[in-house]
Amino acid sequence: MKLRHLTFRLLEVYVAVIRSGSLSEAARRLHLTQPTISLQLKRLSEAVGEPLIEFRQGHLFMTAAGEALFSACQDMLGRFEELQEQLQGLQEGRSGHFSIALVNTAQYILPRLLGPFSQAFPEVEVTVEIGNRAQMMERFQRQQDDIYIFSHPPSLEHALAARFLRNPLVVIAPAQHPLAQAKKLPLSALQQERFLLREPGSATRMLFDSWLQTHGMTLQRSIQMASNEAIRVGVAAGMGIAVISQHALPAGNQHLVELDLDTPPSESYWHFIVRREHRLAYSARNFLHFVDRHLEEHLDARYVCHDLHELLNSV
Amino acid sequence: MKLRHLTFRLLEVYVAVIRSGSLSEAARRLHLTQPTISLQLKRLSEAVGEPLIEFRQGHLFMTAAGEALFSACQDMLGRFEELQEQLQGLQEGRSGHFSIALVNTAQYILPRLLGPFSQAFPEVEVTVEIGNRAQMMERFQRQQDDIYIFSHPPSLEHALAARFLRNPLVVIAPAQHPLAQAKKLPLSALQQERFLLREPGSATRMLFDSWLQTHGMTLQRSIQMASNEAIRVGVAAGMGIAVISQHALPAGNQHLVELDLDTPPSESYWHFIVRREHRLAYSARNFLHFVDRHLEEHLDARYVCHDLHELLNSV
DNA sequence: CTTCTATATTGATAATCATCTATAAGTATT
DNA sequence: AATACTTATAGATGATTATCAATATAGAAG
Repeated sequence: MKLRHLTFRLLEVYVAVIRSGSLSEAARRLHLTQPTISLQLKRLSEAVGEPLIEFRQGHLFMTAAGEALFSACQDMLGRFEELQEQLQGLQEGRSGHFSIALVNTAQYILPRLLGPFSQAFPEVEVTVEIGNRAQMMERFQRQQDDIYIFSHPPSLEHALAARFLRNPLVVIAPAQHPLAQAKKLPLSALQQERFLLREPGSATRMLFDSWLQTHGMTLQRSIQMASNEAIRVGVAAGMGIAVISQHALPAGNQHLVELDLDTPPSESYWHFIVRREHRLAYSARNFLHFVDRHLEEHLDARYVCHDLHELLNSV
Repeated sequence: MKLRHLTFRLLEVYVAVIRSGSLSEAARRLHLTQPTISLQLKRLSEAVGEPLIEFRQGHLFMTAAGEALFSACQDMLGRFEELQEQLQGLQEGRSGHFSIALVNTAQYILPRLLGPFSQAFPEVEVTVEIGNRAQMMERFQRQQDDIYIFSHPPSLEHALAARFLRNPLVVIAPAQHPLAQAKKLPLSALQQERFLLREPGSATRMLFDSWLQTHGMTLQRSIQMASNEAIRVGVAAGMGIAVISQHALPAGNQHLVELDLDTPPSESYWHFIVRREHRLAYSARNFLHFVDRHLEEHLDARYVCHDLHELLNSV
């Protein structure tokens, strides 16, 4: 038995013949002529090296070899269909895997999108990479992930970016802070405060620095901390005040207050970023589509932006 | 994904590539050139409609689609090998099915051959048809079975016959019969006995009748019974005497004696018979081979004939 | 015995394929 | 940069295939 030239088509023909119990009927079903079926069958039989069917009393019967083949055909074609199903799932993004890399602060947002997505598409596996901006930039350079989330997108030469959420910054202070209840504070009022800062290079820090600069201020005292958590806890404990993303601020924290400034820190936007040349995994694409459809549903509608459409069209 | 022209060969190539992790290496293993592999892979990828592999850091990786395909390939090729194994089993007669039809008396012999055969080839299914000569002749005419066992083979025009065992006939009487101990009895001494006979048409009856005829005898009294069992029991119970195949006579029956005649009934032979045109099932052929090899082992060596060889050569 | 229907065969054609050699182009290791 | 791998592409060839229309043949039904 030489498998070499056995084609799935041939097996399909055979199965059709057996199922319909007649060559002509099979021909009709497959939209072929009867001689074609006859020939195919002959070829198949030659490949197997045994007669497969025989006619007795005008009816078609399988030989033992024919039955073995038929059973094998069903199994193999069944597995083949399963494969097709699987591939289709991949192409429609219903299954598969993608990875998404985000800077620390974004981890307060992404789960609200990823959670519902995973429920809707349980077959999709997602790897989430989290780190500071420098680390994520490195991953971006190396093209290690399908999707990135930055608030300040890197050079758009090799990437496409789409805003999806405003990223308002707020100044937080401990609840007992003397200025806690003040209104329309001038920035200068904070000159003497001790600031808890994210590391240089982080988006929040970059925004903060430029905010200071536009107001011609320099800090007297500051402490650098690598995580929003640490800063939040630090502020609550009275170590100082800080500027952080509003999203990193859980609602109803009794130990913290937002200071009301006359010129609040300028805000930025969260972006989805994909590499231009890296063909987006179907599942990743599907995720972005999902996000585009359900942004308002899962995130604060006041801050939502709808730029994803364009990105999805050009990928 | 168009399955039409997907050939098993192509899947084999793909599996070889993945297993070896390199096109060139796969080419070497399959005794092909590298460009061939490259092209095949391209074709396969086109058929699937997705890239299957990609190279990163000089190493080959599968895409998600590639992995799905690979897994499917393994399954399908595995099933294919199983089929090949099955077909080979059929061709060697190690598996499959055949039917053997025999007249009643042969059922005392066949199990001794069929038992060991079934042990040696547990995968072979055998259907045993048993009936009187008329019934078996009808089956023979209709070509319903692979092998027949007759003591008088039917017309050899459409069949081949091979003797494999002598079929000696004996005259049995109840143990208390007045002639039980007599030596060299003339046939005429039995003239007045009541004979228990098999039905006309049965081989035993035919032999018996011709035996009588050659001695110019006619029976005074007889009773017809359709089975050897019934006759044996009948004789033991004193209903009369009978001529039966020695094989139908269990050794050491206290209630029966064999009469010692000066001219014993002529004996016949058991034959295997196969139809000339009907291609013998591999398993049936294998059975005959088995029998040919193990005749002495399982049957009384004194009665064995070795004609099977010729039959097997000409089928 | 004829008629129908089903299968087998023949002959032809265009497409596809497997496979080769030769060559280009891309990487990784000196 | 050079070398020694790799993979990719091009062009050629002979084999194989799928497919058809037309026709022959066999088996069943009337």
